[in-house]
Amino acid sequence: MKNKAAPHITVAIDCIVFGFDGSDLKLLLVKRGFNPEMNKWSLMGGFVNEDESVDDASTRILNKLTGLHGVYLEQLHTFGAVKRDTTERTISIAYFALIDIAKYKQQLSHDYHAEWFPIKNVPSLIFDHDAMVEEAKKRLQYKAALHPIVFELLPEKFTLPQIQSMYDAIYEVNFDKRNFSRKLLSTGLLIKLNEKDKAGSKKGAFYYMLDKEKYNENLYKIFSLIITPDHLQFL
Amino acid sequence: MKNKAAPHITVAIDCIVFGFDGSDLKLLLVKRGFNPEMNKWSLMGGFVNEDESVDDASTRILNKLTGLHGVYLEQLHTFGAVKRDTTERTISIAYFALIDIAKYKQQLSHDYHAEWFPIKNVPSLIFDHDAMVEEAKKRLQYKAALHPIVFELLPEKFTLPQIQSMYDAIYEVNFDKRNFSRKLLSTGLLIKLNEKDKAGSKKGAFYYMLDKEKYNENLYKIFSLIITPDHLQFL
DNA sequence: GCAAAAGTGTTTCAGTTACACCCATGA
DNA sequence: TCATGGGTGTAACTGAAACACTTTTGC
Repeated sequence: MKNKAAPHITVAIDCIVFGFDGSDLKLLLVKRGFNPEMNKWSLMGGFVNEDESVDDASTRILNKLTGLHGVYLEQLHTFGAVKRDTTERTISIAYFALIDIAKYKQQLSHDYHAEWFPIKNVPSLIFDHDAMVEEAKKRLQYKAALHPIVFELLPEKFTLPQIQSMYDAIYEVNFDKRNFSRKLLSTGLLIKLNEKDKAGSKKGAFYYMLDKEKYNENLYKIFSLIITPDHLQFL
Repeated sequence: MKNKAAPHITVAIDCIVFGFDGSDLKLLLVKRGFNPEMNKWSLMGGFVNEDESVDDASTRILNKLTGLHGVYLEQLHTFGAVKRDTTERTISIAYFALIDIAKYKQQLSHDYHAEWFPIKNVPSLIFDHDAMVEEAKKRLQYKAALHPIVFELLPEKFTLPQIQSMYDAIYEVNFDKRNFSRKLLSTGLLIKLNEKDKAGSKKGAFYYMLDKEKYNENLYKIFSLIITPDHLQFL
């Protein structure tokens, strides 16, 4: 029962940072600069201080890596196997973040040897970080099926082909572009701009932007946009 | 960065235990037997030991309260505000459990002054336990919409009216019984028995049981049984 | 003029909802 | 015999899926 002996344990944060660059979904990793497991790839992590909440700790640690403020960050799961960290008993609270890679690029933090890896081609990571990434991918699928959080991954202006390739990457499928665009536009969340992105094709694709007001109205609502049961298997 | 100073923090577990008794959804609470907040209602909690995983700790703590083994238990969220515990900086990993009240009754643990409260009528709890319960209710709605975990709440034999009142309680609505039973039976997960429960009515309601094989086959599958978007709002 | 990607409509089908009456029984 | 809860069927509608051709333009 409580207030008997209360063991004290090291509590860490690890951040799974997803990014989208307009065509690929990527994961941000850092090269570990100290032992053990020096020079292996890992998630960005740090310890929870005694005078900060765990949410504050995750924000602080993510900011240290990316320099960004206001990033979408959500607690994922707490990993607490006894020997998950080989040096000392540590439990880790994993958070996942969604960011627009372009926004971040200017301030890429060389201090941490941070690098983006395509989600389909992530190296193996230290400790139980692989499991954290797997869990985060599932959560992203889960969450994005019901909530419009994916806009966190996009720049202010984006094209329909871009947003579709993002969904395709998240769910590892290819949606039918006719059904996809109809369904997406029917949410009324998008505003079509009079401007085209000519980078991806000769014809060019119209830019859209999020209708922020409607977005905020609908944030609490279900966004049953995409998913057929198959894509949610194993969640 | 890691392996600088690593503060050590007290790590607790709190269990949100949902139970169903055939007509009502309930929450199991204990009366706190020590200060501070002595005699107030709280979730069942305890500390994580240095030599056990957090999952093991949650199982141990739940077992201490209920005497039960093999209870459905799932990690919910880690609560880590600095002053959430008034005595000492403590982070708490909340777990939620689903149990069949009848199964548990025999071994009700008087040691902890444990008591079932109807979910609609839960007293206010210590620390941030109210928030934990709210979070758990949402998670249960979320999860039960897509996974057949609710059978964890039911005895081996149950009637359609019973299972429906469970869903009604979870989602705080009243489903149409014709649509409900059709949809439920169409999953093929239920076996109708040649036996009636005469407790609830004069006519009596047929017992059903879970087809365990199909259940296990389908555990990984989506169980898109019930939910219309409205019920998932705010998740 | 052709290659490459963008954009658009219709039909079919399945699943969901709404809805009302009869049945069995104990008191 | 009547009050109570259990059990069942149909019609209308809505949303999802499948599917192929035309448009634009840089080369």
